Amino acid sequence: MAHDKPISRAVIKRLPRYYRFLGELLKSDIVRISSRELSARMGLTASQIRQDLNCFGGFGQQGYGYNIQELHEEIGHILGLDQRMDAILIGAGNLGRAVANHMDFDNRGFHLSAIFDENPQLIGQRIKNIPIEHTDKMESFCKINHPMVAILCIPKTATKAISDRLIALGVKGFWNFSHYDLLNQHSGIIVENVHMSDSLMTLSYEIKELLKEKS
Amino acid sequence: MAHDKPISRAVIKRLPRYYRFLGELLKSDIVRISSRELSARMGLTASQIRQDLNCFGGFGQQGYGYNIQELHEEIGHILGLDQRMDAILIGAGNLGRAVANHMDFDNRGFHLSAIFDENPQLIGQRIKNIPIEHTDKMESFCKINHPMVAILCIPKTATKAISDRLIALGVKGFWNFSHYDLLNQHSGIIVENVHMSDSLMTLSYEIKELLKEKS
DNA sequence: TTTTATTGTCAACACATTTGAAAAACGAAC
DNA sequence: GTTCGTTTTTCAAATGTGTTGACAATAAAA
Repeated sequence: MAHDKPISRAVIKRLPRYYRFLGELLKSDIVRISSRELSARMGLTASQIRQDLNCFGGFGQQGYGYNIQELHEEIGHILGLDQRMDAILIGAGNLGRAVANHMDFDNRGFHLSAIFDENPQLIGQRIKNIPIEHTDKMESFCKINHPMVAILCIPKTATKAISDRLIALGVKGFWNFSHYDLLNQHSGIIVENVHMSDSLMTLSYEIKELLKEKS
Repeated sequence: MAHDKPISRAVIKRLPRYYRFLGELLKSDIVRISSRELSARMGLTASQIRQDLNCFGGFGQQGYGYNIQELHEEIGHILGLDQRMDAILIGAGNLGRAVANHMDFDNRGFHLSAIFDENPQLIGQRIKNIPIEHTDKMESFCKINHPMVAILCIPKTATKAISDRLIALGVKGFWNFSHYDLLNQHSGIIVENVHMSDSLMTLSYEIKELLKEKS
């Protein structure tokens, strides 16, 4: 059932979206769904769905389709959402607070266990009942708790130094919202750069093109 | 100089990153850069950079490289960052406030001109000196100001209804942070879904894989 | 004028997506 | 209970797209 072929990055990037749609379907009373039906709802081709899901072994049944609950659980498992890795947040400004409050870490495979900031005024405040500590405390915290992931909501000038400290402390993954490009050049370190700005610029380009077409 | 070949989406997605790196280089005293040098800094191949930039015409010079300032400006222009399209924000909760405060709209081709929310307690408060108005006022505002883009930081249950209203009012682009998948099925409408959750799940998968390799 | 550096471009390659044919499972009819 | 047609997956092959490597052309430097 579990194939050993390396799964392409393109497929992995689509899995969360499948997971989301299947989660919605779970709330309805529909039990099964065909690739064709799902493709119509998601706006992609049925063959792509079939091929994607097949990378992980056949969850579907001919003449029946896919069982929604089973498929949802299986994708969740593939993504590792059923694990519970400790994550820490660095930077409790506007963005950090929004991320901490807005994201459902516990249903995404993570548990937010500490928050750090450099601003003395913020120390002691609580977000989601987690106290904000000074970044000086990062070392002592990590040596005891060994968080796997750090969420970086800090200015780009601070990013390099902070990430180096955290790598030395055994942090393996970064969810990076800062405008600094963390390259995953260190082997054994995973970086997911978010870069909302880039997404906004892409939108700018596309709207410009749209208006150009019309004229 | 301006080729008419359709530019692939993959190239467009890379442009903001080039723009960012070139912006950093501008601050140094370096005037020119070769594709090889830039590729080393950005962690990709030199030939990809040359091919990407060539889509828009030859900005480089053999034996010299690329002039950083010229290239930076040119990419900014291609992305449309020198335009100033009106954008409105819907939803002034945690996330909406963070987006409004954190993003540098004016250097990304947009101008944030109004903020709407349904929560009566927020009405009248100001973010970046823009007053929060009730969503009831969207219609009258749009009929006068014709904003081109809407930024959606609202619950997924509200997304469909709000976006339909805005499309009817002439909004052409959506920067969608809600967990609802806006498909750009309406022709003439551009949607950029952000989905931070998806990015977090991808990170979860990759860390899981990393840990698996080691064992 | 020669040498060196570096682009622009094209062809080969790798990767991703789509198509098509075959096999499997379901459900209805007998 | 068996058969048959339909649905739908699975697997393999073909197409399409994106990336990389090689090299001729060209500009700068010496």
